[in-house]
Amino acid sequence: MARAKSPSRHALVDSALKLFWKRGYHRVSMDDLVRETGVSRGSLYSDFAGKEALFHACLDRYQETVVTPAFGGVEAKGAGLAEVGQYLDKLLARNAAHPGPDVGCLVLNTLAQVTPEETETLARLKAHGRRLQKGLYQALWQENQKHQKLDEAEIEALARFTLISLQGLWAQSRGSRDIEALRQYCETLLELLANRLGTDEVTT
Amino acid sequence: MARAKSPSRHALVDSALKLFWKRGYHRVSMDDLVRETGVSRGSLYSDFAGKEALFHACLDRYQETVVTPAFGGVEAKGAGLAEVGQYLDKLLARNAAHPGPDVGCLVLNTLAQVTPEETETLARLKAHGRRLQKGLYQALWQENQKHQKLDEAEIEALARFTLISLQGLWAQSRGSRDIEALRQYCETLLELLANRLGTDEVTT
DNA sequence: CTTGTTCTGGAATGATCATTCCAATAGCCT
DNA sequence: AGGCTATTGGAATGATCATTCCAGAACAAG
Repeated sequence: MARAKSPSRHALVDSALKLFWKRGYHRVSMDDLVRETGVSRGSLYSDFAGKEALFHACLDRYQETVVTPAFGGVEAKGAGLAEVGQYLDKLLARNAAHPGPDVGCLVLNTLAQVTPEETETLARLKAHGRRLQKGLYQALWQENQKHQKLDEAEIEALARFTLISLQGLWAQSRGSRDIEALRQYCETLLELLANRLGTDEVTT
Repeated sequence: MARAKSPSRHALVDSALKLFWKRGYHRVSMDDLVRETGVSRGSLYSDFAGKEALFHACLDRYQETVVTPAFGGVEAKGAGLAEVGQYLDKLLARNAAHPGPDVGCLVLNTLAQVTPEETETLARLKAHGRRLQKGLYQALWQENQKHQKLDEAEIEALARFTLISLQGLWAQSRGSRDIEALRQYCETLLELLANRLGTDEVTT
């Protein structure tokens, strides 16, 4: 054994994640990472194969520390439209929490700057999409049990619509300070979903 | 007068636009631009203050050559939901036209990598958002005349929802080859809008 | 304290980048 | 043809970047 690692591996990745999230992969230099994480260059390169590998670790950690806390409720057994509403509330709360433009969603930001060659990165982005799609499908399916207005194909389409539409929310939250517009969007989305499923009112 | 400019200024900007669109601002070098546009470095710097100025010219040209042809119908006087449907069809057609993942929307891609300091760039992105919002509002307002189910505030909210939701379509079209999913999304969106406005069927 | 291991800080490397500069060149007008 | 101007190709500059390397500091165990 040797000296205790100053920041734990998780703390290291968390710091890097914060940087990548705010500025994007290409605008974060290794010097920035050394400064921000408090870990020396040598250690960074002994812990990770390079900048890209570290970024992949950040993408993975993003799933654990950001997506799961916000979206886990929707994925839970028995979740319905109410849980989707809670998810939206969490997004709005996070947006209102800090001043200045929001950082949006790390996955979506990355999607806009990735090239088809970066297969490792792309695989993670696609997995994220599948995760959200699946969670939304289950929640909508559950909600549909109440009135049975839609068949499974229609639920699938509605889940896909919701997923794509939500990505717009992430994009919009970046660079816009207009919380009220975002809230309006969330309300409209929920109403539309409820309308489709026959649920008259969504209680969060 | 001197030698005719090899490619006209428009052709120059169009070439640069194509590059920026596909790869993003930070992944296009001046060497790439020299190679692709066929204009020498010296001329590039005498025509534009620098890389960023050239990019701004591309953003402006994008409005003329991409947004207007696709979205102009929605902005036209008397346009309603049918024109919104035509706009969506154009997007889908463009997506299906070329193989490989789509390039998405230049404005949205840029939004994901811009920093708050780049005010000139941000101003153009915001203007784009306002343009779409306004066009959508007018079309929805017009459509609403038929049944008068919504008041102006509700139309405003619905236009905003549509705008944000559409941004998700752009994001999704990048990196996904699943045309069918995109078409499903467009259909669902149109149905939802029609439902809200009381129009039973949208004829494109 | 000594030894062995891990971590550090910074220098060195080689690549790429935006931008500037300029001598050579290519077309235009008289 | 000769002169004028716009354009060219490429070299030079200075900055930044990812990555490698290493001599020594910090620490744990004996």
